[in-house]
Amino acid sequence: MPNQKLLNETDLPDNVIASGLPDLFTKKRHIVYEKGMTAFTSDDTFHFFYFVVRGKIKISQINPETSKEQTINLLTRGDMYDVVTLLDGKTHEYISVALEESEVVEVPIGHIRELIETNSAFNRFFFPYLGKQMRQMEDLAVDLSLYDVYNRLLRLIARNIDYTKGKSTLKLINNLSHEELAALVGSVRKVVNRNLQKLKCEGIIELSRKQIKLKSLEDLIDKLKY
Amino acid sequence: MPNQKLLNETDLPDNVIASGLPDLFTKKRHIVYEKGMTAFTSDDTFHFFYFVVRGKIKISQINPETSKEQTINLLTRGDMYDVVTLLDGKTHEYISVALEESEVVEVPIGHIRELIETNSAFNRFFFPYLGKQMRQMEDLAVDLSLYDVYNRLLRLIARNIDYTKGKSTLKLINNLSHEELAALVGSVRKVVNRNLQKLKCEGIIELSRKQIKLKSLEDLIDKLKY
DNA sequence: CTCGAAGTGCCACAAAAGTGGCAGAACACC
DNA sequence: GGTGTTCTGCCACTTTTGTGGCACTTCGAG
Repeated sequence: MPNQKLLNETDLPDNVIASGLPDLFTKKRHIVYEKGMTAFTSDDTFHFFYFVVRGKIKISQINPETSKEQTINLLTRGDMYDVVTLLDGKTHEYISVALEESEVVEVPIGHIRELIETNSAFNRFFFPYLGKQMRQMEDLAVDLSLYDVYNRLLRLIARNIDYTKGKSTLKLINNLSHEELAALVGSVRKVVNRNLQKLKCEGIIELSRKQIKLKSLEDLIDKLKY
Repeated sequence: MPNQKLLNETDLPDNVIASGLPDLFTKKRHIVYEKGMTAFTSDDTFHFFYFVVRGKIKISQINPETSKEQTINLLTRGDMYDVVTLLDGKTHEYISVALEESEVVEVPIGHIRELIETNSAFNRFFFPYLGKQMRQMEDLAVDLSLYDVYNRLLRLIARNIDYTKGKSTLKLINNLSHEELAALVGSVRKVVNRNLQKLKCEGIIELSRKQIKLKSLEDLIDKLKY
């Protein structure tokens, strides 16, 4: 059943943070970013590599003409940044904002490059993580190109169902305004709102301030295009 | 000058093929795909890794509802596939078609995984290559979200200017039909045609069957949104 | 408790993208 | 050298997305 695919987001066995990896580093530094503030910058990630321990950090790009924003990454516990600069040593332009109070561990990027060369235990979850990031970016591109906003919202929801605690909760995209949801699916607030209302009328979700509740998983699966 | 950024596509020092890398492998196999034929499949890339030696191979996904197609990768000499499966060992759904007669070297994927663990010379261009791939995918997503078809075409052209032989030639996107260009920029033939006509009227390009000639680099840079 | 900021819901309208259809040009193959 | 296929250009029309504007709600800080 091809529909299911979107729903099986098997994570890394137990992620980087849980593995106690950041403890390996001597030169590490804990940083806390307040809600709404800029987190690390392009300049920071040129010199340092970050492990997200807690919170939610939005990585995005903006079209200065229209000031439309596209979220390219929503970092949370277990995520690392920035793998692109880590890999090719070039700067990477983006904007980062902490959507809630967030905590990261900062490590000189050279240490990580060394680790990749020498520590195969690190690589055993680093490479799959890279793969996951590439898939995520590819999915974003494909979604933007092949699906309309309605379907992109369906897919966003499907990818973020949290099965652990009762099926109606959504991880990660909880507590986001429609503005933020719009940035995630590459549209604008009003259009997102319009389509959320549609989903609500169809009985698939329930809406309240900064909250989406899944009402009918079956209906959602049903609507998902393969 | 931020405009310039799109234009500087510095390649790997001298790419994988030129480095004679494929010669390293004992279990290698040369394969030639005819124009228009399906190249390797998702199943192939689950077991094997491919180095493109010659030709042009389109990797794409299709929305079965609308049968709209999005090219996610256009492989040519020096490219490798599929890095995603290589990294995380999971299957990767896509469609591949040889846009012209193409030649690849096939190697068991395990050999490459070994190489990454042991051969740091390989890694010295493999990692930057990964970075480049991630950037490319991110650029695709951002383009799709933040720019209209007209600007996506401008950017596509800008990214494919071949400076080596006279400034009017375009590498890679040469010899593609408007249908293929549409798949690259995430639109449809008629819309692409409409916008190419506009670019032509503005004196930026010249059009002939399966050929785009850059007429005025200055005007192109001028029109590029930053 | 009050007031301002942030978030939501709706409406009418504008712009961009996509569809269907068709005719003529260029090419490739017999 | 003719013929079928592929590619291109253009038109009118539909659908989807984006814009501007506004009222109402919720939340949180003082």
